[in-house]
Amino acid sequence: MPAQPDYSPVNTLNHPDIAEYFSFGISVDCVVFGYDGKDVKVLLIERGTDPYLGYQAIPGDLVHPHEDAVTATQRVLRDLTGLKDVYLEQLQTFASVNRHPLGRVATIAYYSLLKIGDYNPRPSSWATAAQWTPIQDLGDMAFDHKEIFNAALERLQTKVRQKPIGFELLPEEFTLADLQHLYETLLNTEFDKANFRKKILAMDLLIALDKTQKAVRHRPARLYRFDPARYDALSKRGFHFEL
Amino acid sequence: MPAQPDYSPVNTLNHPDIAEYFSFGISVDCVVFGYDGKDVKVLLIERGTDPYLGYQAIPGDLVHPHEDAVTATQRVLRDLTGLKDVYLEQLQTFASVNRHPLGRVATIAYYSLLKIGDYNPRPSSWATAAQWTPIQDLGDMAFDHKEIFNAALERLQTKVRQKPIGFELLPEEFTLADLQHLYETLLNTEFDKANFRKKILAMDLLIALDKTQKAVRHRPARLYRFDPARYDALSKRGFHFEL
DNA sequence: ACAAAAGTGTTACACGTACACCCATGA
DNA sequence: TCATGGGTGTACGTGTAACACTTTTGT
Repeated sequence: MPAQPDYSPVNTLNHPDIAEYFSFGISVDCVVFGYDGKDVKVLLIERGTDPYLGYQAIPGDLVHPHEDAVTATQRVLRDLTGLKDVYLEQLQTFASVNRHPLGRVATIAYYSLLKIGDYNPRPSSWATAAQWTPIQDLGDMAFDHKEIFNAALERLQTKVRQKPIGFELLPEEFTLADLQHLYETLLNTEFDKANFRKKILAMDLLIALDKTQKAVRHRPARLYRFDPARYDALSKRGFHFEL
Repeated sequence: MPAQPDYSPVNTLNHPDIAEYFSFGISVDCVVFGYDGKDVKVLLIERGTDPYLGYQAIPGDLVHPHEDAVTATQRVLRDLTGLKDVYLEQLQTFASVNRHPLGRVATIAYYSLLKIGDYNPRPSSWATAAQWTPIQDLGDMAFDHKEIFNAALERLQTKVRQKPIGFELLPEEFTLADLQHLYETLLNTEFDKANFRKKILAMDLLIALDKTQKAVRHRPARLYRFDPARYDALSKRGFHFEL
C-alpha cells in the first residue's frame, strides 16, 4: 500500500518517526493594553537573561503539557498583574521555524485590555519587571515581539471601531470627553465634539449617572457607565456598534 | 534562588523537565471555500480511518519539524487541489487539551478562497477523498472541525464586507449579477439591484470589458474584471472597501 | 410579440459634517 | 469676570433605500 496522505491530522501517527512531529514547544504571549487618561500604553517586561538580555518583551510563557492556551494566558496575566477576568482575545499564531533561537516554539499571541487603575504591581522581587510603556516610544523588542505588537495594535484599532471594547480601557465611570479622547489617541484622529456625543448617545449603550466630575476648574462633566446588558440585547436585534 | 517566572518564553529551558514542554504536535487545517455560481461550498475530505471513520473533515496535516505553518498549509492545498498561489489567511488556533484523541495537538486553522473552476481533482487514488459540499448541508464533522468551520464562515462573512476578497471566489470575468448573487448567498441578504451596481461601480475597482455573456436567452450582461492594482492605489489614499 | 434579465433615473429621507452658540464652574 | 471645557441646536450636503422605468437578447 502506497504511502499516501489522507489529509487528516495525526494519521501519520502510524509513521515510524512520529516522535519528531511531537517536538514543538507552544508558548502564549499577551500584549496588554492600558489607558491612563492621556496615553495608550503596553505592559512590557525587561528581559533579565540571554538571549535578548535587556530588551523589552511581551509577557508570556510556555504552555504546560496539560494546560489550555487560554488558561496559560490567564495564568501569565494573573501572575503578572494579580488580575483575573480581564478582556482577552486571541490575535494570531506566529510559527516561523527560526523565530526562537532556543528551539522550535510556536507562540499563540493574545491581546488584553484592562483598566490601568486596576493594575497593582505585585510586591515581589519581579514586580519591577513589568512596566507600562507608551506605545509611541517603543524601541527594539526581543524575538519577533515587535511584529506581534504591531499586529496587536492594528487589530485593536479595527476592532475598537466595530465593537464596544474601548470601555474595557476606561474606568467604570467616565465622561464623554474621556471616551472621545481615548478613541482619538487610539485611532490617531480627531472627532467633532458635538457629533461624537450625538453618535455615542444615539447608540443608547451608556447609562447616564447622577454624578459629575469634582474639583475641575470648569463646568463639571456628567459621568456615564457602559451597559453591557443593553449592548447584548441590541446586538440580538441586529444592532452593530460602529464608530 | 526561588523559582520565579520571568515571563519570557523558554527561559524555562533551564528547567530540568523541559522536555515535557516540547512534546506538542502542531497541525494546520484549512477551510477551503468555493462558489459555483449558485452555492458557496467547502472542500472536505472523508476520513478513512479511526477515529471519526467516515466523518467529514477539514483537510490538514501535521506541520513538519522544520516547516513553517504557512508552508505546511500551502503544501496541503497543493497536494489536494494541485493549486498554488491561492488566497490564504490565518484564522485562529485551536489548542484545547482534549481536542484530539490521539495526543496533544494544537491546530492552526486557515481559510482559503479559490475559483472553483480552477480546482482540478487529481487523478490519484485519493482524488475522490475531497469533495465540494454546500455549506448549508454539513453534517457532523470529525474532531472540533465543525467549530473550526463555523469560525471560518463567520470570519469570511465579516471580512468579505470590508475587503474586496469576494473576487477570489469568482472567475476572472464576471457580471455584476454574478457578484451580487455571490454576496447575497454568502451573507444571507438581498440587495437592490440598482443600488448594488451603483455602489460597486462608484468604488471604481472594476474594469468594464468590451465583452458580454453569450448564449443567454435574455439581454446579455457586460463582463467585468477586478483591478487589484487600482485597489492598492486607492487604499493608500485612505479608501476603504465596504458593502 | 413575449419573457426574462440587463441596465438606468428619480425621489424621499436619514445621516454625517461643520460650525456657531450657550452654560457652569474655579480661580 | 475671565478662562476653560461641557453641552446643544441648526443648516447643509452626501449617501442610501425604494421603486418605476427602458433596453436588449432568445424563442
